[in-house]
Amino acid sequence: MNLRQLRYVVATADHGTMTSAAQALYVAQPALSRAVRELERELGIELFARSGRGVVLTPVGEQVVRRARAALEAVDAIEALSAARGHGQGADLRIATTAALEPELIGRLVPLFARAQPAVRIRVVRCADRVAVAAALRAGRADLGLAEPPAPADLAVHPLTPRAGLVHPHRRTPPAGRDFLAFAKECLRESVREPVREAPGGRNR
Amino acid sequence: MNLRQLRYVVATADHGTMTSAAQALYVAQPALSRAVRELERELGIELFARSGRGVVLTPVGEQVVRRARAALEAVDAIEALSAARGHGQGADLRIATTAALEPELIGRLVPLFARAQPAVRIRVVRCADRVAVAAALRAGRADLGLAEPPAPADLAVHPLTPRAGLVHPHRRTPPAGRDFLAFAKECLRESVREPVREAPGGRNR
DNA sequence: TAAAAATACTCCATAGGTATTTTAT
DNA sequence: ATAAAATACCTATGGAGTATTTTTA
Repeated sequence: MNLRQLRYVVATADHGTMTSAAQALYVAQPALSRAVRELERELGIELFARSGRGVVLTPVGEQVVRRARAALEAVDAIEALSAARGHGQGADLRIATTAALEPELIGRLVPLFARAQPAVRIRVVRCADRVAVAAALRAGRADLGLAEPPAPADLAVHPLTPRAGLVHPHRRTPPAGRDFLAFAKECLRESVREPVREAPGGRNR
Repeated sequence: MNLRQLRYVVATADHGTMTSAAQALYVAQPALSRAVRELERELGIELFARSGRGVVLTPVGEQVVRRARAALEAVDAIEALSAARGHGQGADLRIATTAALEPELIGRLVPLFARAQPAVRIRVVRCADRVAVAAALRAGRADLGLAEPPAPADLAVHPLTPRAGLVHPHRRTPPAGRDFLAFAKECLRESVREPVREAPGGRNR
């Protein structure tokens, strides 16, 4: 069992469909499908009932999801501790973004963040597409990326909207990047709130 | 961040020493050391103060450990759900063990378990050493193994004593195996209870 | 100087992606 | 017929191990 599997299971339960959960998490559908099945095999428990038009949580599955949420909440709290540190000291933050997503970035998140954290100097690195964003991150030409799914496996992903998420190299993110990330999530949380359940079949939970 | 890192951090906090934590978890010391450092880098937080004779939790580290315990508790609850299922139906369980550890196995765990779960038929597969145990598990000649550390990375490990732990292939464990595992842990928990803190420098938490 | 942590290096399992097939509505 | 899930296959990366070096009490 690992956190990734728990996240996938929770997302699947929330979306009612593995495909839409995968989109929201910026991973390919087979990756999510496999991860969920592996957890089921590992636990020897059927978490979802498959039905060709989506999945439904089994009773045991609900129990598991409840506890998974608790675990993920604790983990998020740890990440919040990390974000809390690093405020205040002036820092540079280079954000790579695709051409399609740049308006959204420039128009909304950056100005808002700039007002909230004036000490952080932001530079936007414009890229052609999500592949170029990933390349910029790997090459160290950017600290954070805004790109559409799916994200390559070597980057950590923080979904923002159904078609845009913040990505960064797994271990290397500057403090300012964490702050921006937390800020962006908060912004989206306020404006979207319950974006979940957009799946066709409204039968789960 | 992943569950393994959280387990390592908690164990290190409990033991006061990475070396002894690694022994208890049946992993090599460098593996644990690296995992902890990577988490620290990922979070941008110093969890432990190194001192050449052990490590001490920093104040932030204590916060992290508190939340890590919460996350791991939820995860254990999920595994408990898994163990709960599968009682009752008759099953076979093949346990591979090293020559050195067989007396302990035969003499204590198996008879106790047999009384608790009469429906499970246990067969002991005797092996020369921990490598042979691992081979038996990989080849499917056994469901569960009892061996001394360290365990190869492709096997899941459940430490029992400082020099013996139950191992099994990561995803494939029959229900009876889970039950035996939970039972063995419970046995040891009763007899050892707070085996932690055996590390030299008694300064942590 | 002795014990613990960190580094170097190699290997394999795991997780991801793309492409494709199966299933159920 | 169509949408979702599962399977096949390949690749890359993360994490483990052994061996060794560095550090500090």
